Amino acid sequence: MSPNTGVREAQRRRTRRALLDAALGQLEERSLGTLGLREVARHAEVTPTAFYRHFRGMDELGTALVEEALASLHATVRGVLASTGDAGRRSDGAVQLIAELVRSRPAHVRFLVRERHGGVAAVREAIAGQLDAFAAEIGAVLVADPLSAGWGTTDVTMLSRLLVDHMFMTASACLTASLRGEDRSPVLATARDQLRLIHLGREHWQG
Amino acid sequence: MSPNTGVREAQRRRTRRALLDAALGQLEERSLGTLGLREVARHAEVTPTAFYRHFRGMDELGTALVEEALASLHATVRGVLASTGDAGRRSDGAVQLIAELVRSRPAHVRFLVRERHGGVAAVREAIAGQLDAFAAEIGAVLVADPLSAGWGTTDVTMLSRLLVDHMFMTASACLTASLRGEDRSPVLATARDQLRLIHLGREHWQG
DNA sequence: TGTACATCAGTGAACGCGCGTTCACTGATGTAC
DNA sequence: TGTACATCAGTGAACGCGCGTTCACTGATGTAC
Repeated sequence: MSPNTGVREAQRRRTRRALLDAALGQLEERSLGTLGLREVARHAEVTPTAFYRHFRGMDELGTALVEEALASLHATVRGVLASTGDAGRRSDGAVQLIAELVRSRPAHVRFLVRERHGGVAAVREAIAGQLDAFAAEIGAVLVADPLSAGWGTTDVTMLSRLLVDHMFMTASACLTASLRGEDRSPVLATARDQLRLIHLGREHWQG
Repeated sequence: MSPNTGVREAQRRRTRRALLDAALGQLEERSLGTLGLREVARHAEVTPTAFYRHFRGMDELGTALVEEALASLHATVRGVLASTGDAGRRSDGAVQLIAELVRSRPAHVRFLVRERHGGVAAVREAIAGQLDAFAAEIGAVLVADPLSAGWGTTDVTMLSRLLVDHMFMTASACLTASLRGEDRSPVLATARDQLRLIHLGREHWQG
């Protein structure tokens, strides 16, 4: 390897990143379906033609964004699952981790919330598939918990999905507060209480 | 009034309806932001120019759709609030009403679910405002319930929002099942159980 | 190290197309007498 | 009832514009000898 080896590759990666970031930037206010190839290229400061060196079209860029966004979400879900303590502590921890995700990757989170029910089928399905996987993962942890003695798989699925959906609700509420420049703490307090109430329900389920 | 009075007005209303229905039809698969004025006019079988006799532009048509969709949602919320019985019965009733709404007005429901976090700010805010109103309405009913003795306003709000969001979750899951041609009953059973679990949590909150 | 050639990320011009919006119009409906 | 005029929902042609996509190209980077 000469000292220059990889200069071309590094430049290529930089342009690709510029395209993804340009798209994410625009997606703060709009949805993927309304985003144009030329528009993304313009904000990334490359010609429209250069776009094709990286993606077949906007759909492929959208799919790439889904993968990025879900990778950061996956880390958060893992973190939530790894948290320990009583129901109150776990609720606090889960909400805290989501708040951190929203702070560190607001554009990714907004993208997921918006496109989860959005107008691009391929993206919608990619997100739905990953959320199913997360629910299954949460389900496995729930089953291992002694609190779930006597729970059927239907019950476990029911609760897993509720928790995943609540995660999205929390992220969305958190984003809205940030966007308006409001204090996020009441939003987080509400989310914590909701999780605690759900855990109370869990303790008394079929009990 | 001559026998012909209102012919013009009736025709006008028919065209307006055709435009709204054409838009709703397209919105099954796409989001509001990607919908073009000419496209809507084409599906409504009028010239693009005729569109302007009814709406200033696509944003105004979007706002009109929000009003229509929220009117049907409002009726459902009222129905849910009016339902009586124990927690189990109320949960069943609430889920049943949502299922009926999805069956009778699938396009309206899909529109609300999609645009709630969608790319058109005016529409997003109109929906958010109405959901706040629904949450307040639910909160008023909760406060009147003897089960809520000792609940603070924060607690009531927390639960109201959880219930409103769950309503959306249920509607969305129901739509997806219908779209795929699957049986909706497992989805409805899950939603019922989730509501029951939430009500269990409610009974033991701060208890 | 130096040279000659290959690769390939990004350029810039060009294309055809559907878009939103405007304009003067048409002709059925409505109204005044 | 009949007539003469006003209203106005919908028409059809025209416009300038940004879009996605194509093409032959440039020149820095990489490679073989």
